[in-house]
Amino acid sequence: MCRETYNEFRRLCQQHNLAATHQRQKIYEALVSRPGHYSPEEIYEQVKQDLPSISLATVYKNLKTFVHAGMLREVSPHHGSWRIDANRHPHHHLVCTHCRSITDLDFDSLAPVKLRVKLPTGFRLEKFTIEVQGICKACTAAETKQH
Amino acid sequence: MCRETYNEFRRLCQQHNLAATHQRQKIYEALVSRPGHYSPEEIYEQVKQDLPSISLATVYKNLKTFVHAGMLREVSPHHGSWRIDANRHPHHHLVCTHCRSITDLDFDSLAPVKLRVKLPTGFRLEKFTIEVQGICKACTAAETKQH
DNA sequence: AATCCTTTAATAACTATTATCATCTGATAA
DNA sequence: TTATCAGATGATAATAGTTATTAAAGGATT
Ligand SMILES: [Mn+2]
Ligand SMILES: [Mn+2]
Ligand SMILES: [Zn+2]
Ligand SMILES: [Zn+2]
Repeated sequence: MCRETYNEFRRLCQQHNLAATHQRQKIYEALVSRPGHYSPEEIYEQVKQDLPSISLATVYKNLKTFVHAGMLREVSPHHGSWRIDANRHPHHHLVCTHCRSITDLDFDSLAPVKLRVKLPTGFRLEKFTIEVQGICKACTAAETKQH
Repeated sequence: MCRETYNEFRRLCQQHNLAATHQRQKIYEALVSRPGHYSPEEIYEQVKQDLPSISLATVYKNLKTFVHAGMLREVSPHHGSWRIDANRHPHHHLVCTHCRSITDLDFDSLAPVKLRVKLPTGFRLEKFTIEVQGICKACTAAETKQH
């Protein structure tokens, strides 16, 4: 891990009150040192090369910790369960990042996506999908009730 | 199931060479008759009220069949595995609907999303996420090679 | 009604993720 | 430095979600 990345890692851990453990350092490095959108299993395989005795559960736990702290992002807010949509009309979705509820948003509620550049050669465009992410009414209400 | 929905169902089955079974009819109805983005488990619970002996595997198989035929859509192209993104800069994603690979797309490659209406009251907007869906270079190549 | 191919139900198997808990370690202060 | 301890780890059991298998049943076609 380069010095700069290492310092960044220490800083982030301090900022979020996380012990800067060996394991966390390697997990962080595995993600930051190369571009990509890796699965926990892939991170595990990578880290194991340096820390052969690391546990997969440790990888999961720390990825969750990092995401929760905002150090990393998850690509999709609704992996984990398969959801089917019978609405055949083109439309968008409101997605609650808290309870993961999904609500339709009329197609015309958003201006059409405009591409400013050519896509990478070979990529055959099918469609644009927009997700409007935020906290839904129910979750906002539940949140304020607690305080 | 209303007559109209029923006819639509028969038509779609014929069009895709699918036997119009009892089970398929109820599964289709469970999705089409009420708005929502249901999980296989939820569909299963709903259909079981009419067909108590239906198997969960049948629900899964037919949802897959329907999606494959284009009669229904899946909400997210990358359910099933949790993917982490260490790219802290705002950016978009190219997603291959075939192999599910994910590639970064520079934020400025797309014009900013423009909201034309007010969002439902109570929804606290966090951000817009755009996914550019299509077939990636590798998959296109593999596809053409077969013919 | 007879035939054939598809579909189904039941259930085992598998994959991804989370919980549990005894042990260990990084951070802090003496 | 060393002692202390909350928090982190590794091992593994448990759970959730999904897919494979297979014998029996049911649509479609004749
Ligand atoms: Mn929808
Ligand atoms: Mn990305
Ligand atoms: Zn919510
Ligand atoms: Zn692809």
